[in-house]
Amino acid sequence: MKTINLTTQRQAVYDVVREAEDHPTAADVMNRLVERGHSFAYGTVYNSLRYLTDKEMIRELKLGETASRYDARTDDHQHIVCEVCGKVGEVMTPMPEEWLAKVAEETGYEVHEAHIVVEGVCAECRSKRKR
Amino acid sequence: MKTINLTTQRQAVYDVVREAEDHPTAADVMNRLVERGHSFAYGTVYNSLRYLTDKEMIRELKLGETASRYDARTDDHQHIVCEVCGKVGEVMTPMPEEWLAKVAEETGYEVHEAHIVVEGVCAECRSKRKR
DNA sequence: TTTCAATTTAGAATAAGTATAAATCTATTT
DNA sequence: AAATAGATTTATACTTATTCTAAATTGAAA
Ligand SMILES: [Mn+2]
Ligand SMILES: [Mn+2]
Ligand SMILES: [Zn+2]
Ligand SMILES: [Zn+2]
Repeated sequence: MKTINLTTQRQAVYDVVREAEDHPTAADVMNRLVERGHSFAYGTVYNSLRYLTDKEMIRELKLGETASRYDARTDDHQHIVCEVCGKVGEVMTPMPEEWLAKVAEETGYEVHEAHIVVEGVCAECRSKRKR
Repeated sequence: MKTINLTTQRQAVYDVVREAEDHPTAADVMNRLVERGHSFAYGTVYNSLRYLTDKEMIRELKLGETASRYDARTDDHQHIVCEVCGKVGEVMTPMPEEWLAKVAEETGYEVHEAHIVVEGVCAECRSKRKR
């Protein structure tokens, strides 16, 4: 079944994620909904995020922080997190297919996908650190 | 200060992690301690795991599940998780340096390290699936 | 309209982990 | 040996993120 039922609340949640520049958490989404004059139940926001994730309209990101983040970009890409300020950037450079092939060979697993979280220091934090 | 103070409880926690074959969670560690006749406070197990991690005697793994796992292998490697049975395998094939360099160039971040979680289906689950 | 399934709501429940303050252990000084 | 002081452990309370539950609401179809 690929029919998608976008209720008012699901559409509003989707809009927030789609218009975000920063991979918001569920709590971020909640706050932005309130800013836009909505007041949905907490559970509804979680349900909507899950629904949209299931329908592959958004992606859920586990970046090793306590809370999941959400991303309206569903094309294949990875993420990089600043160890200083926590900013999350996009990594579009594709993972070499050959690495995945080697991993499949090494482990005997049938490999489906890789989630990569790169850690480092962003340009701003680096220049602040300099002085 | 690199002095390491291994109390009874820290040593016992370390032993459990070192002798485990399966990247145990804190709860797993707790259970195995009880099996070995120990009965430490829950907080002590968490404190010990954190202490050992800080001293780099073990590593904490965030594999996108709800609970962290712990690994006595501290050499550079990655992990692969079976989507069916949840088994966690080691990935020793190193990520090409050149990929990390490209990511640094693309993002402007100073890249420190990459945490990779590969998802797929392990050999056993694949053969079970066949019939 | 009536009906029925899907959805939303408010709030309780759960899971993992952290914080706190008192008790205990351990090493050092007297 | 006794006293002191710092580190550690313990029991328990707390926090945070998320899921569950049961009742109320919505909205499409009959
Ligand atoms: Mn992204
Ligand atoms: Mn490992
Ligand atoms: Zn930064
Ligand atoms: Zn498996």
